[in-house]
Amino acid sequence: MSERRKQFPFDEFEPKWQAHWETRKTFSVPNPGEPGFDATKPKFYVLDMFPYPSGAGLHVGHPEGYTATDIVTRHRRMKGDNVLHPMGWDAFGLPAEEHARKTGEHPRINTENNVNNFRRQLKRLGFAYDWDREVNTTDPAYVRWTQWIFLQLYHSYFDEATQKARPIAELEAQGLSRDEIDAKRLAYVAEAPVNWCPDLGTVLANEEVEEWRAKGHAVERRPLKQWMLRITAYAQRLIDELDGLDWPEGIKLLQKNWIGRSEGAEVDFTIGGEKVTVFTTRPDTLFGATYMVLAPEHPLVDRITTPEQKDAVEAYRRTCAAKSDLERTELAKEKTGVFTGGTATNPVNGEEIPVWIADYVMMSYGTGAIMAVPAHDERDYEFATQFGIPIIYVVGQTHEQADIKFEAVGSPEDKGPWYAGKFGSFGKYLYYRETECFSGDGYAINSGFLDGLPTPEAKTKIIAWLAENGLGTKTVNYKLRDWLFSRQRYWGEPFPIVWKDGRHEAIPESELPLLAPELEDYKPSGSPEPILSKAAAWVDLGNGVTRETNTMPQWAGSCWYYLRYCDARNGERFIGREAEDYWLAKNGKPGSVDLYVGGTEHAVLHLLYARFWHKVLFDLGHVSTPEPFQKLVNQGLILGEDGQKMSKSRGNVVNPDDVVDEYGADALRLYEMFMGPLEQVKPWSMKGVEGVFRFLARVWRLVMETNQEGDWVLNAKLADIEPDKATDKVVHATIKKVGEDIESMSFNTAISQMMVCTNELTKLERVPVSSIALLLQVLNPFAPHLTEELNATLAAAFPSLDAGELANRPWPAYDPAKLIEDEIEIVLQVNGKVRDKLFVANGAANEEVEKLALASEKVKSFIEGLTVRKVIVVPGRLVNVVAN
RNA sequence: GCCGACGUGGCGGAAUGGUAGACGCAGCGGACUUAAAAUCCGCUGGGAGCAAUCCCGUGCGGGUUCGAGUCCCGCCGUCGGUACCA
Repeated sequence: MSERRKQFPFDEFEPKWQAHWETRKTFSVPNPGEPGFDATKPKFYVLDMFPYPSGAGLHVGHPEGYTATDIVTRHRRMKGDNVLHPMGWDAFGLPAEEHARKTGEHPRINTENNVNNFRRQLKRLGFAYDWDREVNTTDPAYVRWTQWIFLQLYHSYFDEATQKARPIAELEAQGLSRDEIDAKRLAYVAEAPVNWCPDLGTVLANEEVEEWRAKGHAVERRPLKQWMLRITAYAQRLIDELDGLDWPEGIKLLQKNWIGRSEGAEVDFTIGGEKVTVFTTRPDTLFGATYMVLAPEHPLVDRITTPEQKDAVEAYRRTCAAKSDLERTELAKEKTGVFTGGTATNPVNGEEIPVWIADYVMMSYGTGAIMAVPAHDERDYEFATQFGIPIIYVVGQTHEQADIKFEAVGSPEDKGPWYAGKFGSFGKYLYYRETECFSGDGYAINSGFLDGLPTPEAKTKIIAWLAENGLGTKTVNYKLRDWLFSRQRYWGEPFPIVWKDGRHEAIPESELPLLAPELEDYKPSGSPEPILSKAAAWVDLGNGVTRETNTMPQWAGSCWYYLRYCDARNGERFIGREAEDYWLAKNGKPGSVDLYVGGTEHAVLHLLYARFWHKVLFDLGHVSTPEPFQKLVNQGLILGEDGQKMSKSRGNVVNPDDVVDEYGADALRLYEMFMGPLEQVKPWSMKGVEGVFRFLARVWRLVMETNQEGDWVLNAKLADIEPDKATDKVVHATIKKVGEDIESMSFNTAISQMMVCTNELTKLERVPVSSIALLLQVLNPFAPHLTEELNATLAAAFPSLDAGELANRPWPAYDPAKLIEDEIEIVLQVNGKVRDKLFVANGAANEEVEKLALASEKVKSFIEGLTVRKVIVVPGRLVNVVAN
């Protein structure tokens, strides 16, 4: 930038203060038991979602949340809290490995470079992190504890009775067999259909498939042996325990929907003597089941398929097997399916209904089999109409419909809305012409002993009946699946597991961390064999013992990093007892971290996984709260100047380094906060950056001016005088508003108030230095460099001022007496429209104000000829004269 | 389709049910300057009027209220998430 535009020397004082904070360790906070720790101070834990250090470096989205938490951190410190505010790196991940594959360079090198770049960029922004607590998920000292936590999961099971994780040792004591125990572990091995990507040489999570496909990699479906984590055991607690958290309602809902609890019943049908259980949320519609559908992968399909249908069924199953879950749903414009030739017996009426297979039924949900009720389920309706399967109405929409008597309706040829028809070998049913498909609650019809009952009661009654007859039970189902926890990558935590005689076994804790071996090359083999299996010497331990060659997903490290920050250098435990007790448990709330800020993209998975791990650690007594994050705030996306999402291809990416070069870190910080509400999506504007830059320049010029030689010298207008009443008022109003706005995280309005204050001070002929010092104090959390610099200059020139750093001073108290106005402007309305304004003494009696209002010429002219019905006086605000 | 968020000047955005548009950007006018930049001061929702002033105005249509951007009901639109979950 040109010298001319540099209105204050931020390029000189910003690095100076950053170095000052770093050498003095201004923002390092001691742990209990360490020198300087003050146990009388309340703790406050402010956490940012740590970044994945990509090669592209920081983008302007990062400093948005980071600045918000930085302001909160600095404010809480001034308010007297011990504030824990750390930063670290989520450094495992596929891009580093892809880089290694292309260059042959170890991913560690690439990762280290990226981390150094990220750290440099963050330090340039003057954030008040305690860098002594920095963590890196790829650090062996960190990997050690990630693996240790995995072993806690491996060595635990979920006890249904207490709804808590318990040590496996208890099952061993009960004499359970090895197979029984392995079937109960929270970390277990299962054969699961996965998304295999040959190019990358790894399986992908469902949510990753789209991303890599778009980049031109093929992804196919394969059954593979995988490590799974039993998160489903915690489904109910993951729903229930959201209640005590200060999270946006939308995010809570998102999690609840993801877990997807649904109440219903499992009902046993029979197919040729063979029992087939279906799950339904509408057991009350059992009389309306006109066919059954099995998932194509259902184990019973082979046995029930008749010879005539065998070819068709086989062909259909083959096409389904090739498709991923995604494709199955994408291509689902039209329903497909094949009749098996078999029939099932409906337990409630003995009716024989055809059994189909169709890919709209998933093996992985419920029992993989459904009873189809086309009259009351959209999907079944679509399928039934397509394949000409009968539709029976068993739920009337109104009570009147439920009362319609069979004898009163005509035959299908009649014109009325209802008619009677026959279905199957059984009796006659009422048909309703005007309803295509009704999936709401209503009243049971055509349903024998349920007839006339409202849906909820019909459900209760049929479930009781099924239970009595041993034909079914009430059940709860969750959409949530167990967490597929293994990847075939190199750049992730190896599992601390060995295999012997086909069985897995944990390695001793003393052998942790188990690090991945160096490899000759990082090219995937093309087979689903994990990359680590190339390291034959590492894998083969002799005596038929081999290492597990899968690695953990990137989520693993981010599941517990907030715990490690509390005691980042502890070599004995993942977190020391004392540190845990102080930083995580001392707020009297279920959640540990007091404020967690990050993007919505992690609203479901990261937050759900971390909550799950935390609960396991809680159950096992390793942490003392049931939830990791008490308050959650999602910052909104920052769009490019064109209002589009920032992307390289659009060329609308803003690089924070460039902004800092041109306007300084304080201006970048301030602009990010001034753009609008934190949670909102908002477009970037360089003009807007210039606007806040000009504001900072105005603050600078309150204190400094240039002399003849062009050097910065103290502003001659400065004076060690008592501020006048108006100045005092605006300064104290600013202290009040900025404090309140930081607490409600309304940073944009806090900045606007400081602008107002600055504009007022600028207008003064002689500016009281005490007022400026107060302004600098409240502006400090937002623009820490500029304010410290000016404060130091000011204090050097005026001995009456406190010479200490702003960062270490208490937040100033405002004086309410200074905010009180002598006179208040009152708005006079007639019938709700503003007609006049007048000044009255503060605290004037309502009667007095009313009298003045009615005496107003303007008011009089508007009520002329009308009768005054009512006069409303809002003290200190307005008078509304109602007249007609 | 379902779920969620949002809809206010030319733009970003302010407004415990009580003066709509704070603050900033852009624009216009003025001061300073040989000139420009920077800076400082003023104006700036639309319409009518010489003016005082008046009328209209927070996506659309209703409602509650003395009073609605704000609360309620019904629509429309934009963005985000999700999708055969029985």
